[in-house]
Order: sequence, then structure tokens, then C-alpha cells
Amino acid sequence: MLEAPQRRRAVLHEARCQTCSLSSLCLPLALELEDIDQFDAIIRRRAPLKKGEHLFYQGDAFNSVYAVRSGSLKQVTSEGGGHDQLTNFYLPSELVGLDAIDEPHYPGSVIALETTTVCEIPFDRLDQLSEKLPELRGQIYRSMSKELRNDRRMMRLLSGKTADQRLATFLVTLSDRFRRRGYSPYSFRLSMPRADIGNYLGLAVETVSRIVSRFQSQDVVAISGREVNILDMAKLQRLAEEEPA
Amino acid sequence: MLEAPQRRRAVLHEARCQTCSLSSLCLPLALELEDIDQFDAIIRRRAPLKKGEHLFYQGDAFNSVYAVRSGSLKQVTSEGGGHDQLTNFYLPSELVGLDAIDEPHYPGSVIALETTTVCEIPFDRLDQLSEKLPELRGQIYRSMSKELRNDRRMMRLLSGKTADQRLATFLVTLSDRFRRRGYSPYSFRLSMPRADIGNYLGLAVETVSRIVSRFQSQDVVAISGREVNILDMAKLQRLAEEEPA
DNA sequence: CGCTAGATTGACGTGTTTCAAACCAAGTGG
DNA sequence: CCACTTGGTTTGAAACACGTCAATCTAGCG
Repeated sequence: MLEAPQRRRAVLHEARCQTCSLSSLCLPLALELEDIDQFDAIIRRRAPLKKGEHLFYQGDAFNSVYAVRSGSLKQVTSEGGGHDQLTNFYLPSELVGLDAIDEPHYPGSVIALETTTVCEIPFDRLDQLSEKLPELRGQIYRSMSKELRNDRRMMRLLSGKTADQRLATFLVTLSDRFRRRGYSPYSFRLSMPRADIGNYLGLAVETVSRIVSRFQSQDVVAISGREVNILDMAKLQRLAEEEPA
Repeated sequence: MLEAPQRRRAVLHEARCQTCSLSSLCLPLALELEDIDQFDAIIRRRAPLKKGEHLFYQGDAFNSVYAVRSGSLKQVTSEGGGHDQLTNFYLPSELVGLDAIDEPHYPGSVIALETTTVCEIPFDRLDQLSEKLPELRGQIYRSMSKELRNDRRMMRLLSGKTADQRLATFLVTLSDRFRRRGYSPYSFRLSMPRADIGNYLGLAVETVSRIVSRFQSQDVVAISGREVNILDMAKLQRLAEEEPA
């Protein structure tokens, strides 16, 4: 590939995996330079999604997985009755749609929480390419496996933890994900409303709000609206793990 | 392969994928005959596990995934503190260990609930083979993807459902898994104690017991000890989905 | 035939939800 | 520029589902 040797920097930066700041976290992670080009060639860029727009709807035909480039999304599964369940938040470098691979349709809708850009990766082409590139194949396995472990952690949280532990865990986990991406782990912005947090954690909105207030009065965090400042990370981690009597 | 054209039937039945009654549900699902032989060649048979024995321990080095051949297993993840979490039950034809692929160690222990036999599949060899056999690769992707969706369903259950809905869902799901495997969906045996069910569903043992009793008094099921008889499947499914006032 | 792990049942306490209302920030239109 | 929405957040009081504690019962098994 590489047929257009010189373009404007900005375009390159936007358009190519090699220059993407996320390449060390994203699928190309383990690839050689020339392999990245092959991988790059199958990617489709998409117009940015605005807040509230759907990347796809539950039931849409599955064709592609998506890598988040900037912004954030939520995945919701609705089933018979109005009761939707929020099953995941996606941040930059994470892969969306892995849970649809063996189905003709996406099992849930994915919605932008803010202005969000993604790279579309047609799955059939990804699979073909993964035949030639063992590292890519490994990376796909790893991504899915990692998501499985995340889900198990989540199940543990929903099954065994108290509301306080859940929210503390949520904040610690988010903080960690930001840190890995090079952002401050102590100060960040929630892109989702309280209702989404509640739905995700299996708590009523009111409960989320109450616990936020409590954490503030204990000087663990300072949260105003969606701005989060973690004041005492150690204490927050303690809250997340065990809550003795 | 196929160098031993004639052996005793019983041995063949035990030892080869082609004659395994689960081949239509298991990994070889989509493979051609000759490909199955290749696949078969990398499998290691293991001595049966007795009830309570570990297939592997949390923290053991990850080398293989396992296909359940007969019996059943549970996966438990323990973390700092005594609080174990049961994250999955495995039935025949299901794949154990997929959540360890991108880690050096298994993230949880897997323990036999009864006498259980498994096929060991060294992962590096499986991965190599999947390079040559696109169908096999697809099958691995599908298995993982399916497990992801299962986990999401579980998250939804733990997050939003009442205790009654959880138990009803548990029974319906089990029933369905038995049906797919050619067993009666109405009459089966639970291989796990109540405590495990409770742990899995995020409920106290006592709650499980009480709801079992309640379901019985409503003539939805007849459960004595671990023998389950589903009397009114429609009602059970209704209970699993929504519980109106 | 008694022992012990597992299962059941009851009474009580409590964390979380639910219902209801007030509050707040950010738009929007007059 | 200020009422007036509108969507989201917070706070309070009451109801309830589930967990905990404790006792009893059952079944498998040496």
C-alpha cells in the first residue's frame, strides 16, 4: 500500500494506524510496520458520532467490529419489556462488537456518550488477515479473552458487592483505564449520566447519588457534576475491596 | 493420520473426535472429516476427574483449553479475602479456559462437580492449526463470542433481576442446555449443591432454598434434593422474564 | 446406626429501592 | 435579559426484598 507518500500531516494523523496515538493499545499492538500497513488497509474511517447517536442498533446485521478512537460509548441490551441493561462502557483503543461474532445480528445497541470517532474493521477481512498474521490473531484472542475476564469481574461485583463497593470499584477501574491511556488517574470527567452508572452497576440512580455524596463527605473524592477528583486513592481502593463492619 | 484403521469400538468411542457424540456441538463442529483428524491429533485425553478434584488451580500456568466430554465443572475465582465467586458452570461440549488466553495464568480454579472427563487442547497447537483451518478459527471466535454474550446475560440477571427471576432463569437456562445436548429439558439432575447455585446467582443459600419451596408450592417445578422436574415450563419462563406486581 | 454435610424453615435486621419532591444548570424563546 | 422549560441530580421518608443468625431436619455414608 502506501501509494500516497506525502499528504498533509493532519490527515495522516487522522487516517493511519501508524501515526495513531492509540496504536500501542489497539489491535495493531503486536504487529510489524509492514503488517500494520496491511491491517491499516482494511480499516474504514467513519464520520464522528455525536452524543446520543447510535454506532449500530441491536438487531442490525453484524459485519464489523469497531475500535474506539476518541470519545466513549455505551452498550445497552433491551429485551422484551422496557427494561434495558447497560452492559459496557467503551473508551479509546477498546474494541466494540466482539460479542456479535457468532451471530448474524448485534446483541445490543451501542450509543455515543459524547462526540466519538471510531475505526470500522470489517470482520471477514480481519479474519482473513489474521490467517496470515499470527500476531494479529493472538491480539484478537487476547482482546476477547480480556473482555471475558472483565465480564467475570463485573459479575463478581454485581453478585457479591455492596453499593458502596460497587461505586468505589467503578471509580477505581475508570481511573485505571484513564491512567493506561496517559490521562490523569486522579482527575477526569464522567461522560455518562448518573442513570447510566446506576444501570451499569445494578443500582437505583438515587443510590448512586447518595453514595457520591457520602464519599465526598468522607473526603475520598470531590465530584461536582461530572468532574471527578480522587482525593484519597488508597481509601477508595480499600472501599472497593472490602467493607468491614 | 488414521494409521490404526481398526480398533475396538469402545476405545474408538472414547478416544476420537469423529466418534464422539458431542462432535456436533464441540469445536470440530464445522470441520471436514480430514480436518477433524488433524484436530484430533492435538487433543490429549485425560484421566477422569472425581467429584471435587481440580482440573486446574487459579494461578496455574495457562497452556491448554479443555472441552468437557462428560460430567460438569464449576469455575471459582477467589481474591484477597475468603470471598470466592462462582463465575460459571460447564457442561459437556463446552470450552473451559478461554478467559485465560491472554494471561500467563488461569484467572480461576475449575473443579469437577461429579465424575468428569475432559479433552485437553494445548492452546499453542490449536492456534497453529487454526491458521490452516479457517473453520476452526471461526469456531474459536464463535465460542468466545458466545461466552461473552452469556456473561452479558448473566450481568443483566445479577444487575436487574429479583431473586425469583434469577432462580427461574437459572432453571430455564439449564433446561435449555440439556435440551440442546439431547437430554430431557423437563427432567434433570443438578450436579451442584444449593450453596453453589446461591453463590453463582448472587443469593444466600437460604434464599435459594426458600424460592425452590415457593416454586414447588406454585406447582411450577417439583424438586427433591437435586432431582428437578419442570411441571410448567411456560410459567417458569414467565417468572424468569418479568415479575409484575 | 450414628455422624456430618447439606438443605430447609423461621424470626429478625438492614441495605437498597421506591415514591415523591425539590433543586440545579443549561438552553430557549419572548 | 429574564421567565420558563427540560434533563439531570440530590435529598428525604417509607416499604420491602434479601441477608444474617439460629434451630431443625434430611440424606448420604462409613
